[in-house]
Amino acid sequence: MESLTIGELAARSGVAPSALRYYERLGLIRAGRSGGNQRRYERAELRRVAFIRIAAQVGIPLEEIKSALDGLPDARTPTRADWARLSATWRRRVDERIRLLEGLRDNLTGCIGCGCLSLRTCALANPKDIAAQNGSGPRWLLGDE
Amino acid sequence: MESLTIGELAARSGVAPSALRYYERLGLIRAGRSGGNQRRYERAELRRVAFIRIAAQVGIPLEEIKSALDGLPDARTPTRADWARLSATWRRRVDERIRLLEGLRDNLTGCIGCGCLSLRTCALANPKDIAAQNGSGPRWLLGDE
DNA sequence: CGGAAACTTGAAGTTTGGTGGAGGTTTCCC
DNA sequence: GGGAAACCTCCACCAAACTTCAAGTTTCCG
Repeated sequence: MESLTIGELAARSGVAPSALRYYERLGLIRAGRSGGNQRRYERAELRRVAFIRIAAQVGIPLEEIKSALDGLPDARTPTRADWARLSATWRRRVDERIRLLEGLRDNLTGCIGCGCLSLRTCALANPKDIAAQNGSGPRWLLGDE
Repeated sequence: MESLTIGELAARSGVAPSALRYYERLGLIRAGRSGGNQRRYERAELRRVAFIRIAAQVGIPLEEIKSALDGLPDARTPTRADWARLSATWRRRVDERIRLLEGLRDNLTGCIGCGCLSLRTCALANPKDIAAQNGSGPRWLLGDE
């Protein structure tokens, strides 16, 4: 088995054929064609699809995922090093999201629960007037120090 | 300042007034009314909004967030213990998402990058025929052991 | 007390991430 | 080589999560 049909890729990636066609229209994945114009996927596309699914599942929009994937080489099959580079450029972004979730998990009772969003006494929160300079929202959980 | 107007809550939470009205229609937050029928929010709503924003930002649908918030007491202002209980019930869910992101961060080069999605040799991956019994998708990153 | 800024409702519009069906073609297996 | 299963394109539709608009009301500051 050299290449995968759309049904095979769908079965292995857990992504519906319709979604795969949609991803292709957006330029997130690519497919060759059979003599009769049916899509044929290289095995390497499986990695791309897995990447897309996981990133999408944690709320990263497909356009941004596309930008990230655009960093992979166009001509050849991405190597481990290529994926490593992509991983590195996303590290900050992903770390940020992990911090967000850890905040949700660990500080819910501590920080949101204590009311520091509205009071100025919590050690974790900026005083309101300082935090306000950085825009609105739950600053400390969103990554300000 | 006893209660907040919708503009004030918007400024402090980083959520647009239109979104706050939308959340109210969905039953995620509640508001009192002024004599002239304008919304007035208790300070405790700020915590709910922060919770909603963070949860939504990591891809949890508003309906599920609503279910979680429905666990908070209706009659009185939620205490720290109430938030703790909510936090506990969400712990599994949030932990799962953190694992997903850590997988994206740490194992991108190791697991996706090594091609174990398509090959059977990676120690982290189930053999394909066993994984298939659990449905499709990148199983090990999605939480199977 | 006048007027600007902020608020009200309801309905319609937008963006994102897809799904479903019609009408036709290809592939694969016996 | 015949037929079922899988594929093709195009287009319409869907749901979630909001935003925008219109027409009118309230609040607050000087």
